[in-house]
Amino acid sequence: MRRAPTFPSRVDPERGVALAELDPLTVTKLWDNPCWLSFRLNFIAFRFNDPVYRWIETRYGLVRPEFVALYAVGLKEGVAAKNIVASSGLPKNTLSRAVQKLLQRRLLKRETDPADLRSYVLHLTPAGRKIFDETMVPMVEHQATMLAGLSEEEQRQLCALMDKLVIASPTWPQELQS
Amino acid sequence: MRRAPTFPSRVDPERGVALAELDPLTVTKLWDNPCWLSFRLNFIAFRFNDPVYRWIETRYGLVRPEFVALYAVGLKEGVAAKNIVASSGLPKNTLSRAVQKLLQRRLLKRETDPADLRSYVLHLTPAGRKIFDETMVPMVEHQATMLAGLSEEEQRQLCALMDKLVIASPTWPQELQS
DNA sequence: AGCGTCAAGTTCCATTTGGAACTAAATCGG
DNA sequence: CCGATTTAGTTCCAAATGGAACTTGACGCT
Repeated sequence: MRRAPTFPSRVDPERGVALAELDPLTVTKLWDNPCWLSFRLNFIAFRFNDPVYRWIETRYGLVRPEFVALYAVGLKEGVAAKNIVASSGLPKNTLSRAVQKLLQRRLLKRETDPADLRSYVLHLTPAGRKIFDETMVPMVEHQATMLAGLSEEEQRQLCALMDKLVIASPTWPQELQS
Repeated sequence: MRRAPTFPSRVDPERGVALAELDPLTVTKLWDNPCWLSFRLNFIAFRFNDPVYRWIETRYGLVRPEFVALYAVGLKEGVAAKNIVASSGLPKNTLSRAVQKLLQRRLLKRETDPADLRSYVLHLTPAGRKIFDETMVPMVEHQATMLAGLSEEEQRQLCALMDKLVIASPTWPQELQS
């Protein structure tokens, strides 16, 4: 019987087979760790991010902050660098450089926001849009691969649970006390 | 009605209140993004990691790779640097430096592994154990805060679903094709 | 045993990162 | 409206990062 999630169970013996390829310390971090949530989040996110960013860098020569910016503009044309900063957690000088590089490479264009002359509005060029579209395909495929072990119903549940967490996130502290 | 998780629904109007504090681009990334899984994972993980690492750095002067190493040894005494590398995704030279720093600060001690003279076995000193123990408290609290919006049953579900993903992870590709 | 390959950890050094100071524009308060 | 404060984005530079080469030991294979 599974313990409450705040006290994750030790790994069941029959799991051993599937886990043969994980480092023993990884197994401990995943199943014998009071902070199970963060480690599992980081683990799964890493297994998504790492292949994706390596693929994009080798294929397009875009490093991570550059792709973060490109992807953000692709999702929502007309955003400003400040939005990408707020939504990515990257420092603003790193994003400033990423945007410069993308402008140089003519993957992005920008014009000053008439409503706020300090700010620039960003758009993809056709070349930028092409990369965005091409990139989306393997990303969505990789996501599907990762979710393939869950049933439709389970995928829906996972989506809903993460939804709830995200909705609640504005109430979480930004700083730890004490 | 919620769409299938592989096609995440646009944000419902009534969510607007709770979402007031999220940047509009963040909202797009979360709810109008074919790669909903990775963005939600990264978002929630960031909201855990960022306060924790900042707290640890200001309180103990340990930077991220140093704390990764300390935490790993705290969870499982006797691991080697290679295990921390495998379980964290950090490059091995970064971890080598982190371990050096922790040895200097007498938070870690190490002895050569009699079974493999290339390798070292790591242990926490009492000072290192003290930091580990002290750190665990706010980390677990922060996790509890983040999960507080879910019922016991939902927490159990989330734990189980992430379990399934992690178990399946050895079958996921390490490289993207094409 | 002896040689070639591989693995753990370290060192080197060019590149990236990110805090802090800066510029210019917006917004707030009276 | 006029100074004081905030905000968007850039620049500067010390520090961190990470690929690649290196050292030393392990593990084939014949």
